[in-house]
Amino acid sequence: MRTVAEKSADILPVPQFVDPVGFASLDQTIRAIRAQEALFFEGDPSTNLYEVVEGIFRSSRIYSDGRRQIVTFAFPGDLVGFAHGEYYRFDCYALTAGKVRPIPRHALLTAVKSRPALAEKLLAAAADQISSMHDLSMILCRKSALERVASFLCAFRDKTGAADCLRLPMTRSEIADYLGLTIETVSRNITKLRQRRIIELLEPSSIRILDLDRLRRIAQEDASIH
Amino acid sequence: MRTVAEKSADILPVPQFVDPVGFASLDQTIRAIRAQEALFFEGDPSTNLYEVVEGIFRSSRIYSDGRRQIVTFAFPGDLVGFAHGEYYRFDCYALTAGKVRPIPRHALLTAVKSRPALAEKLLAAAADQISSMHDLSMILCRKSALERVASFLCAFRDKTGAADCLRLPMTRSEIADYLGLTIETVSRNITKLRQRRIIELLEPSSIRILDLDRLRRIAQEDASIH
DNA sequence: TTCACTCATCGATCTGTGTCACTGACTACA
DNA sequence: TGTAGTCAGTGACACAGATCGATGAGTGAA
Repeated sequence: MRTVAEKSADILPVPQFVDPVGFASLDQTIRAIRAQEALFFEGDPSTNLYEVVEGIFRSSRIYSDGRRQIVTFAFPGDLVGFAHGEYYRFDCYALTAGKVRPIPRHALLTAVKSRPALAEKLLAAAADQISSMHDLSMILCRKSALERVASFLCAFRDKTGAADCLRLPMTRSEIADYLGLTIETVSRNITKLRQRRIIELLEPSSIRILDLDRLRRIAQEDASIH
Repeated sequence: MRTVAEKSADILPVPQFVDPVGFASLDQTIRAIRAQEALFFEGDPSTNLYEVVEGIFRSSRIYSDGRRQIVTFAFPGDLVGFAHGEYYRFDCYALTAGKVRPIPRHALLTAVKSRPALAEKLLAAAADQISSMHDLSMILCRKSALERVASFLCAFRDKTGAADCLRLPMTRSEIADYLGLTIETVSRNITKLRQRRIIELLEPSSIRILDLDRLRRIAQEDASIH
């Protein structure tokens, strides 16, 4: 019998690789990463940044008392390790098997000097990251649990360019640590959306959006103008 | 008789102007801004970004139902309007009278091409912004009200390079909208810190830190390695 | 002076979300 | 098979912080 993951693969889109920053010309090395493998840890010297080529990654940080926050989910085309100074300030793990293109920091600075177009693209990538951090802090600052879950689903849909059937590679616990909630609250609010027939669960990690308009309305998308 | 603000000026440091990104060479125009004046609004075409030369600014966003979030407080040397695309996605107001250096977006892109060192500095500024957004979302994601208030005070102290006597140019309501709390909760937790003799209030907007170590411990600074 | 207004603070009460405990589905492995 | 472990879902209850209401200080205008 086939696994759940194989079944889902039939109906769920695979995030496509793009190269918005144009690193392909900079370095052809590509590194494969297994699911759950760490790309780097908080405190490691930040020798590389990475362009995600395939798969989904998460950046997180853990308090001494065990509280965890997940700061970003990174998709193909995104950069991880970008914001850091001399040392990484976050851990980075692959949620799924994937591929990354490591970009040595020193090579990047050299390349920027000789190729101004690259700088422009990098700045755009940085602006994107700032923008999505703004959205996250908006969620964390003022939204209710139901609004957070709805926002998360909408954003995930938009990011992956998926149709209305989402395969979530992250656990409830990872969603909770991203949205500033507990697993129980995430679970209860997914149930609430299900009961209102806004979404449907094929299995816990496969969600079909039945009513995108209502989902967006709950997510308070009207607050932003984009 | 002198006003409260004048009295505070004797003992409280004025944030110093710095020019980390090196825009002074790009454009010598400086624009003065009155307290409470808006620099730009959400939805305006983002023709300029601004380097703060003097004063303190805030970027905020308002939901249709009236909920507000303040995303950043900007100090001298910081850039505002940087993260935005073609249109500003946030309002920006001066909390105090101040000065800014407007940088036309098109001029910036041209300058980046001819002066790679500028790109490098810009990228560093962007990385800084991402970093401080990470810190904010850490606060909003996992910290208690008391921890948030303590974090805010520590960060304000570090940002302004102040000694242990802070003049807060923002109202309780603005602090609340930054920390994801209500005014009442901010007020109650300031009282709590006062009762524990960790801070002292000269007046509502002038706070003296009596025990920085305990304040930092409450703020959970140990969670980060920087 | 009086009045109107804003801001900070505090008490009483309410409520949304966290905490704790339990159950069932699924997977891996002996 | 059986057993152990992880993950999702759900109910009962607790509690941190929101909400509502009131007070006092400061400020500006008439």
